[in-house]
Amino acid sequence: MKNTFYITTPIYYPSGKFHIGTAYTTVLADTLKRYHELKGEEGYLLTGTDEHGQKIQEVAEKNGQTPKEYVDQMAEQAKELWDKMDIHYDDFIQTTEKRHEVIVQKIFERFIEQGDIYKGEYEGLYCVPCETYFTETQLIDGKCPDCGRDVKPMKEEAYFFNMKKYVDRLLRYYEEHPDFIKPDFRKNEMINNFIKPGLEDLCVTRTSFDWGIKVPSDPKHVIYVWLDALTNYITALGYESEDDSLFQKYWPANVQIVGKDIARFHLIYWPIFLMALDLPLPKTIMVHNWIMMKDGKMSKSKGNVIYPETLMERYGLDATRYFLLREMPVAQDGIFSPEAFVERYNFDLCNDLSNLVNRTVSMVNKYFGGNVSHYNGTPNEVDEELEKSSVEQIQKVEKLINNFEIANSIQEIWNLVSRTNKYIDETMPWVLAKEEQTEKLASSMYHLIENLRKIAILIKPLMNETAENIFHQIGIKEEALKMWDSLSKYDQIKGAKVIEKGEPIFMRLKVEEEIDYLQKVMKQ
RNA sequence: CGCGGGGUGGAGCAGUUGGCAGCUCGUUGGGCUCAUAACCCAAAGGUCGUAGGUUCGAGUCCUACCCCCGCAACCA
Repeated sequence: MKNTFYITTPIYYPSGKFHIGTAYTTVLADTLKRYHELKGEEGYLLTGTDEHGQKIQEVAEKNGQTPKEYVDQMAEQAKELWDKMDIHYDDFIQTTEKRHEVIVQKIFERFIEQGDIYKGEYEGLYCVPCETYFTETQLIDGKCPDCGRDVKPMKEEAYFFNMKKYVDRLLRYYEEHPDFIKPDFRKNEMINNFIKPGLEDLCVTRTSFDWGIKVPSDPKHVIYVWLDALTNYITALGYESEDDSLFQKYWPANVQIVGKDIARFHLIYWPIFLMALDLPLPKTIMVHNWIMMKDGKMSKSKGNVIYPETLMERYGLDATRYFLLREMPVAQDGIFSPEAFVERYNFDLCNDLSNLVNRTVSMVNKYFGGNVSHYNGTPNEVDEELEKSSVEQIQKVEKLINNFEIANSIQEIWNLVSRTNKYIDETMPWVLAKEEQTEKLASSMYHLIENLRKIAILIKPLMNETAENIFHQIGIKEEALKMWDSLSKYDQIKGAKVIEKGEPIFMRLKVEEEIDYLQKVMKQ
């Protein structure tokens, strides 16, 4: 059994500023990686930018830059954003890097040799300003569906990948690997929409522009986006290069995360390319939906665009990460609204979590001078019941994460937070103190601290800073007590001392004020 | 008849193989005082899109219809 965990985000197309959807995907990947690392696995997270194609060429020109200057600067922007968001990526690949380009060329030539790629003619209706071919069914009133202008029939010489050859193998693979595609309905979508009607061969080159990787044996052709972009997942690991140790170590990927817009390419073409290369397929490709606004897609003209920086700068990184993953169910579109953001912040983070830490620390100080007593078993049913339900709760969380249901898993973590808040009312420590029932009081405090420790571990992949803050406040210093496998034990804390004065992790926001603020920023 | 997802208390959602309709927020009432006007408990509120059908019993199965939303091939 490999003890590695290789996870990838798509490489993002840097034609504009990185938006919150991109941040969502990346945070999701980062959180999954950290979760596996917390379990003692060796994680490896790859992200990057997809830098070829016409649009890039155009945008660069508009900016008075060379394409390479432009994409390098965009890659820096992406890295800056990921650093700000504390994304622990292990590699950042740009498709304009030599290490990628030479291998793509090698792969392309191999496909020609194998007979997987052949030369043909691409015919279609072309929209010149959009630089895009459309099929008849895609047109709206006979015009370009994107810009509404006229299209004209064009054809050009192009290379095609023989997809048909692999269709049966692909279907069989789907069949035999039920975990390959998550969520499940995406598989049917692929089969019904693309495969059943007869999968067409994929055009893999263009001659209409030249900002791309050239076909070595026929340099007027540029390798078109998908063969170029998809292969980043293996070229970044050094596949077919002088040093392929990373590839040997990490491939096949454990999870590849993609947005629903590029599902088709990752669920059909990518596996087929891998089959043609005679490589194992990733264990799971997870397709997530989008972040929407109340009035539909985010768009500048609607004045409803929200950038990750906006949220982070005002509310902090952890709150931003929390909201993204908590509010976005993977299989459905999630909705961003200022109201929802502020509510989650106040209810979940302030009232439930932060306040629980605060009141606990305060009580341990008040009743035991800050010292957390050693575990003395469960002197009453209430304590026993807490332990039992907490352990069950943790199992639920783990099961959901393993199935990539992150939003649900966070919900279950918060059920544990609520359960722990309830425990305070059940044990009524202030009464125990008054009645000098020291043993029970000590047990109550111990269980509170212990549950906070567990909660901190559970949220650590998602909100590292907050988790560490909790550990600090409740006096947990040993690294072993911060690891995932310590979750099942209840008697591990010895000689912890809470800090003298609790520090609120999150302070309540003024609802009206913040909603106004967010609405204003979104309109800018 | 292209394919798929969905229509459940004021809002947003869960509802596994059919068996007393749940959760979060909101509302109302109560409790507590360790804490950040927080926390805990309770109550009100639903003909589960419409119309039929199967069944002792259907949100859950079948049929028809209405509405919403994705996908529909080279568009990151």
